[in-house]
Amino acid sequence: MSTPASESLSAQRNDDSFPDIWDEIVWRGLIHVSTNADELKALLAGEPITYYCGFDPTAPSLHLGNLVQLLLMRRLQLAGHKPLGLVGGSTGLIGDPKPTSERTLNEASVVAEWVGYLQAQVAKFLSFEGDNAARLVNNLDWTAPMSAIDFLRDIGKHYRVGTMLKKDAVSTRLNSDEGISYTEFSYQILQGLDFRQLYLDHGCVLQTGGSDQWGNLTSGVDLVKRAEGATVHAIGTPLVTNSDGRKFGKSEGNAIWLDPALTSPYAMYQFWLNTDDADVVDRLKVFTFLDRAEIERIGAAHTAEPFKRVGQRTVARLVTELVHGRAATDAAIAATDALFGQGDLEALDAATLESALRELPNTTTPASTTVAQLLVDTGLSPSLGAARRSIAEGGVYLNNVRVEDEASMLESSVLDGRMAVLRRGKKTLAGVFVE
RNA sequence: GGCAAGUUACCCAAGCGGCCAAAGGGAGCUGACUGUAAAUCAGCCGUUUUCAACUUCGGGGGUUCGAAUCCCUCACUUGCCA
Repeated sequence: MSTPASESLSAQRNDDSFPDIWDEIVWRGLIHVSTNADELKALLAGEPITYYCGFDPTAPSLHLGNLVQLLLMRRLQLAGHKPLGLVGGSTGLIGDPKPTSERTLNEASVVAEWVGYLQAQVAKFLSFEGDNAARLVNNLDWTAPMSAIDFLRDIGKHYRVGTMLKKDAVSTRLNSDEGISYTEFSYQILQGLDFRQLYLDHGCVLQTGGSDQWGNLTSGVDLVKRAEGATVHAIGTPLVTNSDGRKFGKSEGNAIWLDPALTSPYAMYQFWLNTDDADVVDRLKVFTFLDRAEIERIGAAHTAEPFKRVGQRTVARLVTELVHGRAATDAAIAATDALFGQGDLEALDAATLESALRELPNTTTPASTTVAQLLVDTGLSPSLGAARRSIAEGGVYLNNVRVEDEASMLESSVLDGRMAVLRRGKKTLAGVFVE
């Protein structure tokens, strides 16, 4: 059910009003840290180079945070450079040190399965045609055959423990009462090893990644310098944050996934539609291919009439389209219009209503089901107790009518004899079909 | 290997034999206001058949009328010493 994003690939282009790609990605706010900026600017303005970015299979899908990296890769490709999309079949078996806690190791077979899913997702955002066609690589290919002795002699000898201990990811954990295992401590070496391998095999001279990976990025830069005597580069993108301090890319505590089976196109569209006013322009810069003039125009329009949410609508449509394609986005927008439109639900024709409800989490039950049970069945509430609580708080609506009695049945309000719109709070919706 | 401290609900963190389903903070949810914003104020925030019952305080075992609180043991973490 995944829709290829490639339909929009050919329409993407960089903004030629910038003197070079470096200036554009700086303007878009994509550079938080980097190796020597002047050298990088010159490098990117010159002959095509090969660069890479890695994604570890720690989940069955990439999420919005990863999309930042994917789009940076695409922008560099549009500037003529050759991308290597690395999915970490081996690094995913180890796991990079999270600041809070040691990771639980996933089964090798599970990780292998996830590698396949992530490769397919990465491939959707890059072009595999032309002189600078993208390539997918998997670090398991070169780490699996390596013996522990080779690893220690050929790679380990280049690493100083003092340096490794100073990396933020490691020191944070060492200073916490959680500590760190040798396994996760070694992660930076594995990632460094990747950069060296890609340098040797493909002449790769640049790695991009999130700034929280900076220690791992420099690990590779340092290794190539020590082992091969060559200077290579790294770019760390800023962590995308919300102006209100909440974590970006989470909706009700859940990550926004790129896989439509995990996060529906409707949910993705809604997530972007709810972008904070203060964040809209930044999001347009990072997540769309609109040029500077267009983004400035939208920003001005948005400032003049923020209640129209032009910025939110634009970013929501473009990003959902980028990830899920045109058809799925149109359906998400149609559902949004139907469900949040000013008109009465009764005024909607049955077909429109039904397709809108299909976009939502939905369930099919007998008419005698209680509203509390419906909240649980549709996933709007985690438990019956929580569902009753929500009703008692006056936060549950059936077809836009507040449910007053927690013993209410579905049959008290049904549209067109067979469906209903269930809502918790202002904007959490689900569809109900009478069987 | 030895010694010491620690492991509490999504996260941080109190509790140190009954008044503990467990303080406080954060996150999250709902209401009012609104633009399906932000800020603010208020309420909620283990499960359930909710005037009550049930399952929780690293795992297992024990003492006791009664344990998150005491004892034993296992696992893990941190620090110091070897």
